[in-house]
Amino acid sequence: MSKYQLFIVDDHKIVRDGLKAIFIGKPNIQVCGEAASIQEAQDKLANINPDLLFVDLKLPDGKGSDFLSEYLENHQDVKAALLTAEPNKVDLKKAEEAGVKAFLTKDIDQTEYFQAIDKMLQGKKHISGAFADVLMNESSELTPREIEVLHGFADGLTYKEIGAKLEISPRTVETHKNSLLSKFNTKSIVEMVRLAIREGHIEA
Amino acid sequence: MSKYQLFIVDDHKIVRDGLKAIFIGKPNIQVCGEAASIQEAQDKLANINPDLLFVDLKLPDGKGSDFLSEYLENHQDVKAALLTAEPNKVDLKKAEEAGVKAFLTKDIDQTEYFQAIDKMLQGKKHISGAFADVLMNESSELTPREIEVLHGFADGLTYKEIGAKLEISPRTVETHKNSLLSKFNTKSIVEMVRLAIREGHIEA
DNA sequence: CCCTTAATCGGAATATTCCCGATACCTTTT
DNA sequence: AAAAGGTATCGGGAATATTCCGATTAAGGG
Repeated sequence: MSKYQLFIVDDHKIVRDGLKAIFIGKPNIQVCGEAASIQEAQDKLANINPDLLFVDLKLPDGKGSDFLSEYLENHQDVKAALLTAEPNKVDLKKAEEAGVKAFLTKDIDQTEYFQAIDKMLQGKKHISGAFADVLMNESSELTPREIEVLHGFADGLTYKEIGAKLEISPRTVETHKNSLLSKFNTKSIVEMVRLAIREGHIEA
Repeated sequence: MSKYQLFIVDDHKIVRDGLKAIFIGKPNIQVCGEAASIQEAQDKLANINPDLLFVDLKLPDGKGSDFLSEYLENHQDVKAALLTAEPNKVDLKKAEEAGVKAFLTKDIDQTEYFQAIDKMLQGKKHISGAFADVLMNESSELTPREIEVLHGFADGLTYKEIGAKLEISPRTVETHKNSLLSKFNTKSIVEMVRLAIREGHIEA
């Protein structure tokens, strides 16, 4: 019986080593490669075709979710799991739409990894407890325009500057801002931006 | 010859397992315990006296640097290393003042761990490349008052509200804000807060 | 067809920021 | 002891930015 091939992408060597150690005794799983960055993953995956992919969300040259969105387009049969310490709505949603099968925190123990892999191989999903809430909560989606305005504020632009950039009047910028404030349930722009960072809508 | 006792504090089980795996073959190091949180570390360290401490900066119930500041007060002979993926000036400086001996990224390999431990045991410091810059760069320290004002802005307060809270005039708040803007080299409060988050002066 | 949502805008009242500055206290240096 | 440097405090007035009123238009789904 051939083993399922697992490829690991994580920038922390300890994590990669820890994962390899976990699977070393497993009869049906074999780690076929690893990468510390998206770039390295892309290079190596040009010549390797794993059955399973474990990818960290936060990587030095980008987000694991973006990498997976792209990779899974051409490898829809690959079962992918996203590993992350701190989930955020935006990235998890994107990953879910891209077809990621599992969402795992890094503080789970061996048995949950095995369970997750079993479920993934059956085509099922596995979501670590803490992330279920995040993925279920559909609320407070932002419109495209609101996202643009949010980014403008986060970059320290004024109403006028945002208006000029988007070719709308400052007054319209304000309307979008008011929508944003109520969606985020905040009183000021600074609070809103901070919350948006915390929730992963924008980077710090 | 008795082995040096190493205690590990990290909320990610994989990391703990990875570290244990690394040291399992080492003749002079023995992992004597582990904890996933500050609370757990404090409980266990009441009965264990390690020679070496590896502590993650980001823990579920607080910062590793704060924990170490406290712990090292009563255990000055313990050699402590701070592990972290993303360094920030404030926490690293606090840790350094508290007597932390080593600052390690999580993407180093075994040899650097061994080197670091050797140096720590000799009373020397070890700083992973990426953090040297952060620790050396003495620039842009904030005064206590500026930090208070910064927090006020981050919480979305107005000049008036910050003034009321600190019992100073809004005008004085503005002066501190101007100092902050020039120290951060930013033009707006939002930008400043975002940068302050990125640099670890405040939490998102 | 109606309803919801997204996107758009004017004018007046508030709040902020940007100019000038200025005083007092503390520590360190000369 | 005087000078120098850093910190913290406060004012007024002018220029900008913001917030608060309320409304209209276009598109898509039920």
